[in-house]
Amino acid sequence: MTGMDEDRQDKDGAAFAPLATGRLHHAVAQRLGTQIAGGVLPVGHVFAAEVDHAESLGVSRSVLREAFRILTAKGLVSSRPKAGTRVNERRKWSMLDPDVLAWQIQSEPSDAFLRDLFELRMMVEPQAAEMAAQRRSDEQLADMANALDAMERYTLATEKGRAADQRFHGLLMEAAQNELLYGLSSSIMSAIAWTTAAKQRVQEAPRDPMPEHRALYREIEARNPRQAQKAMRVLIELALADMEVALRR
Amino acid sequence: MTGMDEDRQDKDGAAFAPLATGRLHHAVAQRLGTQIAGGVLPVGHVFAAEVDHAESLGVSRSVLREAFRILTAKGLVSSRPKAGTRVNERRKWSMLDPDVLAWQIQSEPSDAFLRDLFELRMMVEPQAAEMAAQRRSDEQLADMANALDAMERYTLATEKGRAADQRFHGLLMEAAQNELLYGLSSSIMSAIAWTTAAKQRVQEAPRDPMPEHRALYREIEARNPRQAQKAMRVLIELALADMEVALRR
DNA sequence: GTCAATAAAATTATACGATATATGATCCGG
DNA sequence: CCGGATCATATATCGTATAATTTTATTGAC
Repeated sequence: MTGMDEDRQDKDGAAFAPLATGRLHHAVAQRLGTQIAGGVLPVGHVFAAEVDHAESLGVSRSVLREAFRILTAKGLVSSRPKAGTRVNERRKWSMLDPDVLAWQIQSEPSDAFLRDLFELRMMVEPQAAEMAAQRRSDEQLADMANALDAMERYTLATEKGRAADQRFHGLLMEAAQNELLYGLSSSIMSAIAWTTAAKQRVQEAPRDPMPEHRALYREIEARNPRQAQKAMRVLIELALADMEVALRR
Repeated sequence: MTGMDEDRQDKDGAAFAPLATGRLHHAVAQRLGTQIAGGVLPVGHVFAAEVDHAESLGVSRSVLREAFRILTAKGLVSSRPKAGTRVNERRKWSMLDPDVLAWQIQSEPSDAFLRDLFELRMMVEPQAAEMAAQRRSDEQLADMANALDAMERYTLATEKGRAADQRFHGLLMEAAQNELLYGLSSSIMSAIAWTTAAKQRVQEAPRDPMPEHRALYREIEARNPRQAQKAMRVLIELALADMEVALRR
């Protein structure tokens, strides 16, 4: 590369996170996206002109522009000649995009956001469990059992345990046989994964999540839609309670 | 611009849609996104190297790259040095992204997709109506009434009428007081708008959609959650029936 | 012959500079 | 005070050069 100093820093000399790994445009998009979703860059904020902004970030204009395209694709910003690039109103944000969800959760999510999130889960996932109980294949059931075993063996304190938890929920959504539902739920789950890790760090003795998971599994195994729905409802309520303890401790 | 022929065409001389209006990177993203969502470019497809691909599209490499960043942000493709840019498996697509939804609907949507879509609507929107009936403000109610009046006055055969229909549903979701729900429903509605226009073109005497809309409105006005939920259910069922008639005529 | 380390090649990733285009702002005449 | 022409400015697009990364091929040792 031509004239790029290895530790990117702005004109004032304030160095920022390395952005070392991965693609630069992705890192910049993530950086700006987090600031937008977290309210550091408020709605209506107009960014500096691309040339200046790129220089202050220590990246090329191409990289900044590609980052803006990513944010535009997620509805966070919009650009127009002469007017510049500005942060869109929340109404235009792709709220269900996995990144937009994750960026919001990372930055001290508001009570309203968490309320909305769990309200949506409560609207969708019990019905999804109902459908999974009706439509699941034996193979999916076996995979779910394996995921639960792994989850119990490694616990949510480990990365592998949390991965197993997500795999279980993913399999459940897959069993519901609805691609859109799967997309919705995987967005939500990947966002929630952030908080699950946080819960483990904060709580000294986190509640054992296995009972409600096993209960849900049994109803799906028994092809009992009504009870599967109720079991999922219980599971989400417990997850919400855990999160409230973890966040407002 | 330096050396750009006005009618973009590939090396074989096969001219394609002007892409005249709007931003070029957006047009290219839309073009490729439609082809991906429509299955013309199948999962696993590897695009030509950027330099060649850009030339064959008649755009600069920057434009093509920015288009790829948009598609990447929506999960449709992923790029790696040496390996190239390829179409992701459907599991990775952001199925609830408004564009991804619209691109799928534009290209002869599969029965499975429409089934999934209306199944999701049926899962979410009745509950949303229930919440709207509980939480709506008088002002929102008045706006909804205005939207319905406009919808009746202009009918769904006109652009203004369809806009009023979308406004009504948007207001309803807004009244439900859940930003995530609003995002979900506006994605779905904007995608469905495409088919609403198509229905009007195809059916010589489309069914009058006002009765079920008025019925839904009355229940929200009366703050009757249970009945609002049922009314929404009826509305969606009718919309589904209309669509089936329009598509499989 | 197999496998691991190494070298090579191809493609994206990044940087930089120049020009075109669109749009908001300004100025001016009525 | 308003409408239209003009201007200024930021994005949009183009083009080229170089760096970094990853796959693939090659080589060498055992």
